[in-house]
Amino acid sequence: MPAEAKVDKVAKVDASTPRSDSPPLTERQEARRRRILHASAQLASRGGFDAVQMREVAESSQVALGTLYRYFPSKIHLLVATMQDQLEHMHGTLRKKPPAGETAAERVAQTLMRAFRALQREPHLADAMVRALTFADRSVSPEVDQVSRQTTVIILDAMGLENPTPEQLSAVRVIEHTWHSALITWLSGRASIAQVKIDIETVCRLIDLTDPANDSRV
Amino acid sequence: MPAEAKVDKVAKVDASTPRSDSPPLTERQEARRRRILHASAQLASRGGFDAVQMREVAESSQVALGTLYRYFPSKIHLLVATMQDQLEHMHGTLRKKPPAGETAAERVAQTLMRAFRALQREPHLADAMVRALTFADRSVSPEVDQVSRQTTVIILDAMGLENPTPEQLSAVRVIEHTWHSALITWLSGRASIAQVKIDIETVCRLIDLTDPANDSRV
DNA sequence: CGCTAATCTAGAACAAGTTTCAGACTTGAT
DNA sequence: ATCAAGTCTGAAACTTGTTCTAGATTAGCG
Repeated sequence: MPAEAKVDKVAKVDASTPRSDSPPLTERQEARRRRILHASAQLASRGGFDAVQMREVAESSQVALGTLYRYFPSKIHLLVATMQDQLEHMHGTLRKKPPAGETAAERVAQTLMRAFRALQREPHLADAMVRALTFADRSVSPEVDQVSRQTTVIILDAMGLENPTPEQLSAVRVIEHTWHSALITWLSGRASIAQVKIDIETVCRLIDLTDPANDSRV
Repeated sequence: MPAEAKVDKVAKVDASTPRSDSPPLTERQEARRRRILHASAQLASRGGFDAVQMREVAESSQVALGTLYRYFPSKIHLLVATMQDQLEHMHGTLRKKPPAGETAAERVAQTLMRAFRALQREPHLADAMVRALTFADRSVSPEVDQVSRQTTVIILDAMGLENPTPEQLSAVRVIEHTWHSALITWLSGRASIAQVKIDIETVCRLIDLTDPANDSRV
């Protein structure tokens, strides 16, 4: 007994973000996908990684378990997709108020701290997403990579660079490493918020170090 | 039908490393613990995180499942303990041939690359240990922290410092973050060995930046 | 030695992620 | 409007981490 049984004429509609390649989704499919992601985020916000139980997600989003698995082949895939989703929001939000620091390093640090504060508002959700991200194995690489690219864009945005040098890209990579790992230590209660702040500010100094403008190499 | 049924007179023997506090272990308990860790590492070496199945570990180490859980309250605890174990070896090995670089940054990078090469020899084992480490939740914090401290010691060793400044400690923290995260990207196939090398070298530049000797701040 | 508490064992039971399957529903094309 | 192919559903089954239990075994002590 299908819970939904109405029209769906045109099909092939694709909402905002064209989910990479793969066959485009029907309106109702897009809606299902959205319901699932919403349920996922909601459950995650409550109890973090463990609270996102596939059966519950399926139920909350009014979808059969098998269908859930057709959309997201594993819990990790689901949570990483949830992260992609949240990252888009975040990027939009961050864009609105560009960071005001003098140097690129300051602006990046400021941006990351802003993102960090957003995560602090939903620590459980952050837990679920970050744990999924670092636990992901090779089968999730494309999706994780996408998240990584998105993060890179955010950081480069904050730096305000058109065409960064390879050195600067390396610095950005290291910043991302630090960002992820620092989040984990915070989430697992091994580092304070203050400590995370220090770590971020510390690593951001690398940016100045690689800025062609002030070439004061060591 | 107990597989072991021999003597164990004296008890209270504690082998090499006094496992923190907690009641000291009997000889046979110490032996069990060792068998378990050995089985864990062995299974991990084969198939990584997934191949370390609690039932298999129990069987391989000739211990009942319940006993395994008494020694290590979860799979994550077990793998983190396995990592502690391996880290000790590693530290011992690294100690023998101190790095030869000119600057502290070079020495640290060299040491980490040496450790990295060791991990490359047992990529599956590395996978199991690193995934466990980053997936660990609050209940494993003490153990994870211990691993972190041990890593810090190794890095400070490589730097050759007696009393590092707070700034230098921050740099070391960031280096550890980068080290862990870079390992993860490598393990999940999202970064090449060369890329990891670059990231490590990049982050190690932070050390020079915080070296009171050459005070060429930006 | 003989006793009591702690530990260990085998095995069942439970929980949550994942897979599978038969049958109903949709879709896209004719 | 109709049909083949692809989707979705509900439910059961399977896997592996974790917990629980009753009954042996072992450790430490008087």
